Formats: sequence, structure tokens, C-alpha cells
Amino acid sequence: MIKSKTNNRKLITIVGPTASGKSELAVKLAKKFNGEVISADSRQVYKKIDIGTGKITKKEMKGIPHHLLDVAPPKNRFTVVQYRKLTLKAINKTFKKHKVPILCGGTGFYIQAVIDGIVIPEIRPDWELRKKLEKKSVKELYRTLKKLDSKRVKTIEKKNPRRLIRAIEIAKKIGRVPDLKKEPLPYPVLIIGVKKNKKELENLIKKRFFKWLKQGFLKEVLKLRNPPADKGLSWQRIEEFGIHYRTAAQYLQNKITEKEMLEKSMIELRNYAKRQMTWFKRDKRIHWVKSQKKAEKLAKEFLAN
RNA sequence: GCCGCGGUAGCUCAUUGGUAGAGCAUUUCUCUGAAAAAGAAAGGGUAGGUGGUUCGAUCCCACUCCGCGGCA
Repeated sequence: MIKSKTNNRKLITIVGPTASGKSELAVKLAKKFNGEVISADSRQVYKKIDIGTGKITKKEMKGIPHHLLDVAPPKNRFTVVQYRKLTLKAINKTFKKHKVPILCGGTGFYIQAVIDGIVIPEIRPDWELRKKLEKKSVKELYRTLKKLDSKRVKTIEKKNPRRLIRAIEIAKKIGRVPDLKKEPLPYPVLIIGVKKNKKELENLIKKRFFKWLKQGFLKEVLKLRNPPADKGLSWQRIEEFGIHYRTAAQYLQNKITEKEMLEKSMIELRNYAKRQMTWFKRDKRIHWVKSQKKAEKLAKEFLAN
């Protein structure tokens, strides 16, 4: 390999379940190794959706630049493809400053799209078509896709309407769903996973939620609904911003009690953390650590070589 | 004390005279422009207890225990 400046490019990635302390670790590593943080969170990309997504505060950033936060208005739906584009830009910008980009977040799909370079067909979501297709049964959808693309049908989940609809959407526009293309990053990547046992994580999630409530999380939700000037968001849209927003919206509409809100949040967040771990577990590149010290050591070795 | 209602999976509840199901929870898994999303699979109950009727009871009957509501 030719030794040149580009070979000094290295990306550190921090993954882990919700509430595991990724953001804090990212800031710590950024401080220590002259880095900038790039968030990998599908909800924190939205403006005004702050407390309930655990978005890092200015103070917590400790002067470290953070990217991919507040990059979209909450009214519009953000997607992986946009995420990948913006993130690659942010990474390159960071390299230009001779700093280490630290990709940090819990949205496995977004991270995979960046580091493995999942190239998704350039077919934009067609919400009108989706709306129409949503009325159909999965069997009908499956049959429709089968007619359009005999290959994709073989690997797709037969009972998953969302996947079927997207496949149909692509096939309708360009004939069939192209094979998955991957464009991995041309520089080394270290992936650190923050490990927590079940009980620890459960406590962290609970504590964090109570903290958010004290910080005015419910007020934030109400403000989304009824902002001072502009038209507010629908409850339906608010519920899309994640588990806490969903349960809070239901509570604020008097559909569930406060107690139910707390219980539901805990259960769903626990399940979410589990799903995240299911995703991360299969990636054998991840170095799982229990302490920040261990993470620092890994980063140091990675950057030295 | 009396009357009524109920006691079936961890929870909420269906169901049937031929040994039971759902939703949620639990465990595991999937992942091609919604991913805190959308899906899949699995484990789990001898139907409060005892006795009786019956070829056979979780379901019918009696007694008993427990919970809830009402009356006194």
C-alpha cells in the first residue's frame, strides 16, 4: 500500500443499545484524540425533537463539534439515503481538518449504510403509491411482487408489508429490484460496542426517562403539537419520533394513564434495546467494551498503527 | 351473615362435554430510500381445591378456599 496522507484516514464508530452512554464516550474520545462526533441516530436528525431522543446538549458536547443533529425539519421524513450522503460529507470534512471522525449512535441500519456502503436504488419513496398499496393484504402484495420481480420475491419476507411495498415501488419504476450493491469505506474502521447487562441497562433507561420528565419532556411534546406561531404537528407524526414520543402523545391525549405511559415506555424501550443488540451482535467486527478506559485503549491502538 | 359475580399462560381475557386459544409480556431471529420502524419463529397452562354425574369435564352438580360488588 502506498503511504500517503489518505492512509491516515481512520474512522472510529461507537455503537450500543439505547441509554448505554455512547454519546458521553464519543465526546471523551473526541477530546482525547482530536475528533469530531457524527451522530448516527434516526430521530436526532430532526430539529426540535430533543429531550425524548436523548440528544446531546451544548454543554455536554464540551466544545466538540457534532454533526448530523438537527439536519431535518420534523415535518419531513428523513431516510437512510440522505443520512448516508450527509454523513459521508461530514466524515470527509473532518478528515480535511485532520481530525478523527467518530460515528456514534444506535441506528444500526444507518451505520451499516455508511460503513458497509449499502447502495440503495435511486428510487424515491412514492408516498401516494405506498398509501394505495397499504390497503392491500400481504398476500396480494406478495403476488404483485412475484409478477414484477421473480428474483427478489425469493429472498423477501413474505409477510412484511413494508418491505413488499418498497420492492414493488422499485420494480414498478425500473422493472426489478437490483442486487444489493456495497461500497465499503476505503479507510480502516474501528467499531466499539458499549456493553451493558440487562439490569444495568434497565436502570439506565428508567433513570434517564425520569430525568427527561423533570427536564420538561412533556412540555416539549406539547410544543410540537402547538407551537407559538406555526402550525403544529399531528399526533400521528409526533408518535413517529420514537417510543417516548408515542407513549407521551397517547398520555397527553388521555388515551392512557400516566402509569401506563411509564410502563409502556419501559417495556418498549427494553424491547428496542434488545432489537438493537440483535442487530449489532451479528457484526463480528465490533469490539465490545464495558469501560471507557478499554475503549480509549482500543482507539489509541487503532490510531497508532 | 346473606345475595350476586368471578377464579383458565407472567398480565388482560376468549373458548368448548372429548384434556384449551388470543393480545400483550418473555426468548430467539430477520433487515435493499419509514429502522425508536416493519416483520418472523419459539417456549409457556394438566383451567383455585376436593368429591360427584358421565364412556369422558376445564366446561354440569355439590361442597370448600380466594377476590370483587351489593345488602344487612
